[in-house]
Amino acid sequence: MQLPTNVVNFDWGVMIMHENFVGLKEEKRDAIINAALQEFAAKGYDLASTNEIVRAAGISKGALFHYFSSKRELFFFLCDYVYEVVRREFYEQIGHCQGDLLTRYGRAARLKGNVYLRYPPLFGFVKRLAQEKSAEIAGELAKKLSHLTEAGYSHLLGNLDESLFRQDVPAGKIRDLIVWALENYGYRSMDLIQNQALEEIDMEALNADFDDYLAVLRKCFYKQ
Amino acid sequence: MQLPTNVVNFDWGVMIMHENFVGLKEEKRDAIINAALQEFAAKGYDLASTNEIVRAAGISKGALFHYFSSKRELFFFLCDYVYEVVRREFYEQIGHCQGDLLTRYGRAARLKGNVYLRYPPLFGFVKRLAQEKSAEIAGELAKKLSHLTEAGYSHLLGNLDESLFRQDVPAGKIRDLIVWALENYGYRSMDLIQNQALEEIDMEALNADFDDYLAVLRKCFYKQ
DNA sequence: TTGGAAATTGACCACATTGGTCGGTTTGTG
DNA sequence: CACAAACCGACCAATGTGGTCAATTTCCAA
Repeated sequence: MQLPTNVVNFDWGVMIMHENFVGLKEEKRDAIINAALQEFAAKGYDLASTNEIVRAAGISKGALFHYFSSKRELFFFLCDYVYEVVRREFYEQIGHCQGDLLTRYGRAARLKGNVYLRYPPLFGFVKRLAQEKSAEIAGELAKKLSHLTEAGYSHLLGNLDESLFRQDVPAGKIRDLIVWALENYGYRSMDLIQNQALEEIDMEALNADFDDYLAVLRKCFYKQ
Repeated sequence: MQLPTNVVNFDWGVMIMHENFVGLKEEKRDAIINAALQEFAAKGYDLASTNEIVRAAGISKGALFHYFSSKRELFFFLCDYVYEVVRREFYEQIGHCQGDLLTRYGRAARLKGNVYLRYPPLFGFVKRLAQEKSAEIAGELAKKLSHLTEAGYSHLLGNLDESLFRQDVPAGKIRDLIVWALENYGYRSMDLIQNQALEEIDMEALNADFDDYLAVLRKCFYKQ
């Protein structure tokens, strides 16, 4: 499987500071971003180690603190970066769908696959953000987090056409059950592929399998 | 909400060693067990701190290492203990149900509530076990873990009566979707109540809400 | 009341890791 | 060649680690 070439051609204008970092070659930047995402996702803010990040990224300690003035600044840079990636490559395009829940999920899965190929630890990082309890960053994180979750809910669940749902059970409960099942499906897919090399991931097969489940959900939860 | 009095009247005969620990008063034992479960669940084996465990349990460092000879031994004791609790108070009684999937889940939810009241961090600990990656304990953990998951699958999903499922979609996919949705429901419920004091948890309301979702699943996934 | 054993304490150990610094070296470029 | 920016990694004080142990408290039988 080849890397998507059109994903995340990033507009650095929105990101203030980090001048030293933005000039880096894309390859090196991504290595650092992924190493940091991975470490924060695995251990949370407090226990994440900058030593481990530089080791995994293949750079020196001095370089990291040349790009970012502190662990804290690196962390919040990642939050902003992730938000931009998700917003531009994900939510924005789902929003244009404006369809029913399952149609949106089908489209979302494709986009998610593309983002995953470039930033494998990104969704794990986002998942962990929601559970982050570090007191050191609690205040500022709460603001960033509300951004992310608001965007997520409004684009995935906002302005939803629920008229296609079967009418003999509450639409809200159908929506909940679908979201819960598919969220879990997503986590399990990530677990399955996280030990594979990117090239040997058969994204088409994954998407086809996902579509099968979508079809079942459509048959059972939608009007016939 | 009062604590259940009949839950986990533990048969210590199956647990070898830890002589100093089994003689403790139940209250103190539970405090240590819960503090340790909580810490391992939150940070995983490697990063879990014995200092934090003794602090949360309200005992001295020396006491902990008087009961358990090492962090490792404490961890594996917890694995065995949790396995016994889950097996006796949970799987064994679900097994007696021998019904369809949703009926089993309904019964399981009640039992789960009882165990949660006595050992709030227990399910979080089990969830974390499945993701534990510490090399220090990998070998022995793998064995214990297969015990747990085998028991879980055989009692929750083994010998399942799938004849009640609707026949126009594959039974396996229905089973998957139900399990995924309800597993996610369980995690969300735990998140919701983890900040509440035990006394102010309205277990009946939680169960009633859960039953509502079970009813929706039955209507949509079962024969009518 | 007393004596000895068991339970419990917390200061302490050697060692590892932490986020971050800084003097020096390499690299890219005009 | 020169100069600046990029980069390195040994180093720092501070904190935390799993685990120990001499001293103290608690307990109960005699």
